[in-house]
Amino acid sequence: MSTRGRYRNGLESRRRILIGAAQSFGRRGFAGATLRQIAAEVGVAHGSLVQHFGSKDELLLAVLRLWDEDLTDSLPELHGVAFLRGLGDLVRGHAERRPYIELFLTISVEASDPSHPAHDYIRARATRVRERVVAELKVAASSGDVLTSDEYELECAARELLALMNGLEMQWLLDPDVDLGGIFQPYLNQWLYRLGPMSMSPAS
Amino acid sequence: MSTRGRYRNGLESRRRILIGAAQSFGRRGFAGATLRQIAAEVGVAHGSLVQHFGSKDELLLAVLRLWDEDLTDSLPELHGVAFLRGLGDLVRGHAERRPYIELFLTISVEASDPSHPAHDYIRARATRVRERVVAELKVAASSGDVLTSDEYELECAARELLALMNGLEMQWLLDPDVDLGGIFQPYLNQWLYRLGPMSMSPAS
DNA sequence: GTCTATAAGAAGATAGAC
DNA sequence: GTCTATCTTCTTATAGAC
Repeated sequence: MSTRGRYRNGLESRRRILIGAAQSFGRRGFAGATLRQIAAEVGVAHGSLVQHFGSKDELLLAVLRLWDEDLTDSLPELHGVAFLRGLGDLVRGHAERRPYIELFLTISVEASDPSHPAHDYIRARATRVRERVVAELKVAASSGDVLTSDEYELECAARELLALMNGLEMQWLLDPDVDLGGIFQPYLNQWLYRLGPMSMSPAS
Repeated sequence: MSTRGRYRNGLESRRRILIGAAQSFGRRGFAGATLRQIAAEVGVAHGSLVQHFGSKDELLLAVLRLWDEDLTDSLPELHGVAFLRGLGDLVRGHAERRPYIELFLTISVEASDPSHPAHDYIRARATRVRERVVAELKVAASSGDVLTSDEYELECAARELLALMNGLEMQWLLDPDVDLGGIFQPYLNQWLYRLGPMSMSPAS
């Protein structure tokens, strides 16, 4: 009983720290955010952050792992061309999840530096995300919705789609008035049309 | 004579500081870079940086203004569809200018935060770049190479193109093996084809 | 598990010698 | 114009009370 109560408080604290840290890292970047300022926003002592996570580096990685899971869970449970079409909804959904986009774009760009604490994690994540898209393209190819099965062509198609998505999100971070879904959807239609059999009419 | 000599030394110092600072800000971000470390790399005392530029904030802005000019000068002196086609060469050229791309992508993403010292500058820059593309699209429209003249449609087209460019550059920062030009060129062809009269054959 | 207090170092910026 | 030395503040991380 008392053990469970204490444990639950610790978990609850941990969860609140992770949320506050994610927002701080997203807004100010890893170097720009400080443990004291995160602790102040969350409402705990700064010592507690180190107590829970060991170091600032480890806190960042814990934050990335948690939010990465959240985003992965929000992916549509679809496959092949249905999954790819679902990306339109996904990007529209991103407009309601600014802190997530802020975190992953900010950290992804700064983690290009090999000495960044999240460098390895972010590189692996980029590969994982791209391979998921390639995998769905292959499913779509096997059902005839995508014409080519050439590995390199599919990888380039995935890179192009993800580049557009991230580039648009960059513009939207700088100016929240940008219509994320309104620009992405027509591109997505065109992208699917180009990959698919010509008989498929492009959605308006 | 002696006046000119002293002045030239000052300018030379200033120039070397700007180069070192640009690389540091690009690699480690604004908060991650330190005046001491920049000074050490350039080979001057850290006091000299403040002497020249007044503050770290001002140093960043001086760096952005200088490199922005360099990039603007490297734009093709072409207009309309010729300018737009020239963007393929421009992006291929970016592969040889990693520090420039590193600087502007890193700072652009962190400057989404309104409290970032380069927030206003980066927002204005993004608008300026986009408006240049829209202007060339209008020229292309007036010569019949682009079908629509609708302001909003052209702005969306420009946003899409720039998003893809920046998103690809992001991937390339994380993995320099990415073939920047090889992925951008086919997209550019498709983009021009889609905007232009259907009679125009898409370049391979 | 959370707090306060503190250690040890690094940051940006200033002052004054040369 | 450039340097060294210093001021003040803030950083991450640790230690120990409760």
